[in-house]
Amino acid sequence: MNGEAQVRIDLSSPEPAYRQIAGQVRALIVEGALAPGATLPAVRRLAIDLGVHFNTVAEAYRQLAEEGHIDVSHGRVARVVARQVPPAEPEKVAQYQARLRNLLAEARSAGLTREQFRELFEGDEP
Amino acid sequence: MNGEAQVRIDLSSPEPAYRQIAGQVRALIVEGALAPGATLPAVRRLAIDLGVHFNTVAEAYRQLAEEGHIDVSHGRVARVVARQVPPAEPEKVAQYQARLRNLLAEARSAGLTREQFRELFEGDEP
Amino acid sequence: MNGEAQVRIDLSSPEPAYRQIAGQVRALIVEGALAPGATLPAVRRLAIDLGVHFNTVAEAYRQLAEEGHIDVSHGRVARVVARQVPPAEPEKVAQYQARLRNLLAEARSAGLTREQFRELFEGDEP
Amino acid sequence: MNGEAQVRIDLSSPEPAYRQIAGQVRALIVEGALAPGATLPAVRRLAIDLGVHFNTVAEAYRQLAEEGHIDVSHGRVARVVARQVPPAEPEKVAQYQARLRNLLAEARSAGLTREQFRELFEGDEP
DNA sequence: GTGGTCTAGACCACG
DNA sequence: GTGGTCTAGACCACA
Repeated sequence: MNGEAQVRIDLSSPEPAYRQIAGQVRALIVEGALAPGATLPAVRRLAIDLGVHFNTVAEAYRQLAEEGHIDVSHGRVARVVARQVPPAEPEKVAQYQARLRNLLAEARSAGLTREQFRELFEGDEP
Repeated sequence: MNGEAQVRIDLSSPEPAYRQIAGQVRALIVEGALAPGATLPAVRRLAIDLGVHFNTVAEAYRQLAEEGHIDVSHGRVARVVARQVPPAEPEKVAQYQARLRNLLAEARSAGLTREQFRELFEGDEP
Repeated sequence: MNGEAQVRIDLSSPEPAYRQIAGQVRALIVEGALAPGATLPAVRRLAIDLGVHFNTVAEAYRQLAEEGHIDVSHGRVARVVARQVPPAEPEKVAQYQARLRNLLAEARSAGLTREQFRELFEGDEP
Repeated sequence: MNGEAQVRIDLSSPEPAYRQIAGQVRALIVEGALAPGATLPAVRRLAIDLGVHFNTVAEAYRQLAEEGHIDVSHGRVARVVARQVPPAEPEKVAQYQARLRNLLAEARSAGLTREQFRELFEGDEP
């Protein structure tokens, strides 16, 4: 998976590394780039590739496992799981609306126009 | 500003409270809901309204002041500043693309469809 | 909470320490010994009391937080949350039946009679 | 023995596979479903039936042999042994009480009522 | 003050 | 080989 360097982290970001890793792997899964059954790199392997401690990667994998995205068990390689997403509760939707709105505001105060931001979204087809 | 409860925070979110506050106030400014010259609520007042420690609100205001969105130097009231937004550097744009992508992935894994997510964006006209 | 030493762990058990801690605190909550709103000991405090590293306690708290039993956020003390338990799915019930059956079998092979085991259950009224 | 699929394991459980297998076979022996002298399935056979590596089954058998429940010394087939159970030490009893209590707490936090849990126990007559 | 994150590395458990 | 757990302790973030 990461021979092509599909995961990149920024240690200077306020976002913790383990959550960046989880977020990017989650994105690959949700977008279908990592299909059900696909194997993930070993935690120690990916850790070396990313230049972090293996515990950091393990933490990311653990979070994905809790969400049901991947299956990790003792002694076995981590694998993507075929998962059915439950329908989103309205409460969740509102929460994401707030988060999207905040992200947009932050982007605009960093100099992006609303149009630029929309293009980021449109140009991101899976 | 907050008589109409335009700011709401979710303490159970992984996003720290002070950044939620800053993000939402920043959104109001960037969208024009808070015009240059407008006064912001007093730190202690907003803190009470939101049910957080006033240090938390102060931290949010401090960040907005650092970004140049508000001015807190004249006496006690914070005022919105007319600010020039510099054009976004390509590096910044890429960073926001990554963040948007992660947010979308998280939303989708929480049950939102891509279409639902887009609607969140479209339905958020300033 | 732990002035009365309500939590005890056995490091020689195959059960990891953090899961023992989580299990016992969960028991106190479910049984009502720790009511909603009650504060839990600070992770570093409980760690000292139990003779483990604070990371171990933090791991237990994190698990309880994920389950929705407690509320932990940055800078705040951990508190028990008023939680509504969703109805148990049949699949879950079967899983616990298997686990109970295994525990009983293990107990019997360790010398407990079936009757002794039942008394353990009956004598454990909250 | 396993033509009737009396043993089932759940790979997603935190309980390791080998211990699940040992636990369930032990249950069958203690409950009398597998009488002294009965033969157990070959390691490789059961491994195939359960979809696990045969080392996993071998580990389970090894543990049962160590406990004195089965005998693997005569040739290749494992046989159930007539065994004297020593009376349980009070320390052991307390240990099982703790484990039962934790299991109950976990079950209740998963949505089972205390009554449902008791029924699991009652409905499990050998 | 509180909890969160990360590194470092030992040692274990599992398959 | 794989992942899991724990310790040790630094340093950060938050209220």
